[in-house]
Amino acid sequence: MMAEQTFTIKQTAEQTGISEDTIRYYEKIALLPRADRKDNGHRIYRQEDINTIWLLSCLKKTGMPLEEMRPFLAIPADADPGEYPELVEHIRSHREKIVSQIASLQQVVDFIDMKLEGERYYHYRDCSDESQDGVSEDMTGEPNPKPVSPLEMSYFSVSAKTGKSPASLR
Amino acid sequence: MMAEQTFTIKQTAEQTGISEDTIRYYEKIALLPRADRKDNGHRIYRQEDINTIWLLSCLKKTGMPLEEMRPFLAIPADADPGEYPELVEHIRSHREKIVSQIASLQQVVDFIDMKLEGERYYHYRDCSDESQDGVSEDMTGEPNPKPVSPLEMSYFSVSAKTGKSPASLR
DNA sequence: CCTTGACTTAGAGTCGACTCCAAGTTATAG
DNA sequence: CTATAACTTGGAGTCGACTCTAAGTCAAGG
Repeated sequence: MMAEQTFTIKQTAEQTGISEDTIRYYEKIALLPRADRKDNGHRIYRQEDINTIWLLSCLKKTGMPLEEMRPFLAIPADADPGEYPELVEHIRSHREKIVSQIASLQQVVDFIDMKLEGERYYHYRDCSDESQDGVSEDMTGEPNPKPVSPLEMSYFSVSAKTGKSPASLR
Repeated sequence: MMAEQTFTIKQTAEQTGISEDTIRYYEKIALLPRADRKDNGHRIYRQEDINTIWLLSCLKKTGMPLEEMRPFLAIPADADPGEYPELVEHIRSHREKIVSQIASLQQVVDFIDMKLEGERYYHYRDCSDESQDGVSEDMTGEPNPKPVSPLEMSYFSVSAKTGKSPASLR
């Protein structure tokens, strides 16, 4: 059988869309494990490593801070998740966060559609995320659970085209 | 008739989850228009302003840079979109971006599920963004043609052995 | 009158996430 | 033998997005 294919940092950067500098930076802050080196000290990456960096790239696009990505990488490559109950719990809560982020995004999409299609929707509230270590949360206690009335955006009022996507989740 | 209700910056911060400092900052960088003031110079916000800030909050949660939010706020309160074709195009491309971001996130969710369920998958590729001209044009009339998988994944907490979501969109 | 609290401003400081730089090593091509 | 290219390192610099500070105004309460 043939030896596993490896890649240089440049190739890895090209494949993942993460710059070489950034890959090194991630290694420096130990977000990525120290890559293996060739005899001359150059880093080498395998498909597995590239997949990992790809995952980072995905998470990055969602605006997740680097520190929050760590738990994802801590999942051993092929271990029984049952052996790491805390980790699993952590990841699971992140999953919830992401699911609600998807809902947020979907609302923005709905908002755009509404604006552009000019249909009358109400109630596109709640991008809530609401989590402890959240994105720069702030001040006293909690955000709002208030039902801020329907956005009466008549903004773009073009005649509706009828027949629209489900649009609403929940 | 009663005068329209107004809010202080503090109330606005509470309702939107954006801190007072940040709201002032957004005004400073002209992401938000200069708020009206009372006689004593204090800012006042109306429901409409709160909705706007709330939209910013949504976008922020998705990791969108402030500069990219400007076009969203540039949509005049009640104008015919046809009058602003460039703006509409801009927003539309943002919509595409967000849709693909949803796909990214869905993949991460799938990834998590896969890991935690301990199933053996490989190939969880493609969180691609940057799909500018490629796919975006079919959107012009159909808001939600892509099967951005329904948020019905309740894997956790519920049994959900049966229907693994498409996992691969596009 | 004095204090408290909610606000105002300009501007300084912080922090996360890069991004760039300089100096050095090794491999290949002319 | 030298030049180019692809890497290495540590560290400095940048930039976006806040976040905080200081100094001041104003209104109400004791």
